[in-house]
Amino acid sequence: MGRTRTGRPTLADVAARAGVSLKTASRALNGEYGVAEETARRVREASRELGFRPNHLARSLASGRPSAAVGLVVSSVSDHFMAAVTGTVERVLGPRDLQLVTASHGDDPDRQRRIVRTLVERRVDALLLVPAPGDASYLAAEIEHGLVVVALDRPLDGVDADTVTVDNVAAGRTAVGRFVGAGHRRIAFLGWDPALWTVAQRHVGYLEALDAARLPADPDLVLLDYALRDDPEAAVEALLSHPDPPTAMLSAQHSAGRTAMRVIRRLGRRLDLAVYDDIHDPDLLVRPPFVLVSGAQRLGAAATELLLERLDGARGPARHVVLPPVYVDAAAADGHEQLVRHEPTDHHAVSAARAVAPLATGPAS
Amino acid sequence: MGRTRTGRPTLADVAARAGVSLKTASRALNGEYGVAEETARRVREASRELGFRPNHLARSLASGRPSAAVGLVVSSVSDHFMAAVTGTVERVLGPRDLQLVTASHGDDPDRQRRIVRTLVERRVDALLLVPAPGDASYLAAEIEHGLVVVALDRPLDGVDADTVTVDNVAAGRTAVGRFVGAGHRRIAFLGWDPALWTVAQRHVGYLEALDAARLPADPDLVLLDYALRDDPEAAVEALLSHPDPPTAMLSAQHSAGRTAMRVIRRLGRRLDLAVYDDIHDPDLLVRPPFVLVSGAQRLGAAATELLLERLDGARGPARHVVLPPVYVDAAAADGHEQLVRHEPTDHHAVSAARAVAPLATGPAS
DNA sequence: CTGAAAGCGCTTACAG
DNA sequence: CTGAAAGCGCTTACAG
Repeated sequence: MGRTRTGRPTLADVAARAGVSLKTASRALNGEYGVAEETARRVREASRELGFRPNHLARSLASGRPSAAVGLVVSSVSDHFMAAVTGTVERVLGPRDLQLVTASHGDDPDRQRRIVRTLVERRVDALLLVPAPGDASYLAAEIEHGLVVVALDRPLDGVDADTVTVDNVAAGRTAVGRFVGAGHRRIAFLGWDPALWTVAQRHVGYLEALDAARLPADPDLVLLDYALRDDPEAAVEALLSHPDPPTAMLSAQHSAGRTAMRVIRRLGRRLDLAVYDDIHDPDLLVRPPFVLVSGAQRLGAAATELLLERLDGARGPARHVVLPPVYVDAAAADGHEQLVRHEPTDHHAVSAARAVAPLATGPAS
Repeated sequence: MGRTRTGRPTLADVAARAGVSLKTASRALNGEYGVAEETARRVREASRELGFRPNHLARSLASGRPSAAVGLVVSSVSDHFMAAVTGTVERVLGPRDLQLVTASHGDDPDRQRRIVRTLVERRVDALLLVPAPGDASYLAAEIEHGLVVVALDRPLDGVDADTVTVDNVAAGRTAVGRFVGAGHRRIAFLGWDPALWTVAQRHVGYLEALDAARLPADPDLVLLDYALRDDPEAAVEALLSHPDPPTAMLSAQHSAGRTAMRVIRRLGRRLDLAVYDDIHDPDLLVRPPFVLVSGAQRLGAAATELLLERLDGARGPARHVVLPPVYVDAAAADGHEQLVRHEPTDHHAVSAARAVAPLATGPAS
């Protein structure tokens, strides 16, 4: 049989079976003009009988058309935030028939570089990137060769590509501002990894808000150290054992919020807590009145839109979209999980609507 | 310039620049034997200067080697369970340098069929599938043509492919059995979509356990209807308003558990609840003593192992791995989230260890 | 309406 | 150690 090495029939096999030339078979199957209906029918039948599946790789090689694949490179595909991003990206990409190739770099710049290389060799048309920390200037050469790159959630170091981020300074500032407004004066900040841009930005906002409120920035109330990852619960517990303990806490990083909640609960403390993105069903938690700052869906959608515009040929300088943070009061969201899980695309309306939601109940003392 | 249409330099460009033949350039860059070191050096330099990236598509076309890509087709990539599966699959695939192409069918059989077709045309070597409901016999032709297919979490209708599932009948049976052991006699069952295999299986287990305990199977205590999705909270509330209300509840489906918790909390009821897979941080919830049946990581890992074996040439009849369910007591998991999120690979040890964990506290009345 | 030729970017035999 | 030829599965011009 004229089967290819991979065991699949080729267009040549179909053509032979239908008794036509290669080109006619190609035309018939691609629905091009200029094929007699009877001929086309014979070709389609041969194709069906053989179980023919056009080789998309060969096709794009021959035609020079783009591969219609987009790479999505994130820190971890299993992370809830990233999963939400992925879902949105897929949905926006869907109508365009673009395939999604995913890979996780685990915040390791070297792994990111290797992933980018692999995806480029596979000739993805575009890369959607939640950048690992560190220099990514090697992307410049790829962009010059036509690769579309859009960064998401964090800026891109060393290249000027399109980015979509959230104003995390404002996110930190507002959370603290609301705590202050509720009467808190001792506000803690939690973040294991200050190398993460989002954490660093939220910390800046935290400091700005304290300063604006003329509150002292007590370093004892700030946990911002990679090393703490070893025993985070002990670190949080130590912080809470401060002689003048915090009455509110801002948790700026994935998992830090959960750790904080566990410790707070175990010690039987009553703190107001603000967390970011990674908390599920906050209204069902032991201590509901959290602030939630979320944005996976908005970020994913906005970044994918930029990407599609570039694929459609948009030129011009890199665009940097900064989205306002969204605040969701977990207590207010009771029975309305969609507020947490599905932020509307019209983020301005949302942030305006939710920004006035009541927050903390004031110091527990 | 000798650039390709896509704006990228080709191997021919590199060869020309290095002043060698195409074949020598190929050999040098692929690290094959029989190239003078000086020649190889010149080629590598030319490659670097040009920013050459070998076209993997052309390479696998020419060499006839597999494309080194695996398709992961799930109901929804943003779903927590699926995200956990994806993460595990990626991790197991990683060392083999297999790329992951993901797509969601949303439990729509037609979409699944279209996705499979697209992935086949892209010549993925294998498909990891969380099957949508309905017939999938069309996969037989692809399998015959060399596609490796492994189903995951649900069986595959119409084809005999490798599958990895959890014994959901046992999962339903055991949850109910434990409720019964704790003194419950009125036990409710929740599941919106009986077309989902996992839900149907858990329902079977539920009925078996009631029967074994000689408890009547009261249809009033079973919510198993697609239509209820419209207003699930009202449906759950109605169930709880039964004159002889349930004291325990088994929630067999994604999101049903959350809904149940919301309603239970809103009504101020005290029910023991068993949920599956989709609950985060159960130890932090208002009413901690849940049973949790989980398995994303085990399922993903086991399925990927089967897939790799097939890619390595394993022949023989389809294998059907059925994993025992894992029970995690949320109260017992307090401070030990890994019990919930990372089930060990040695599931036998786990299920044995956790099966004896204390469950419910008995009827609240 | 149909087809023979050349080529996409690479590799596999086969020679030297 | 190096290279010219043929081919992977398809498409794009170019002819009839």
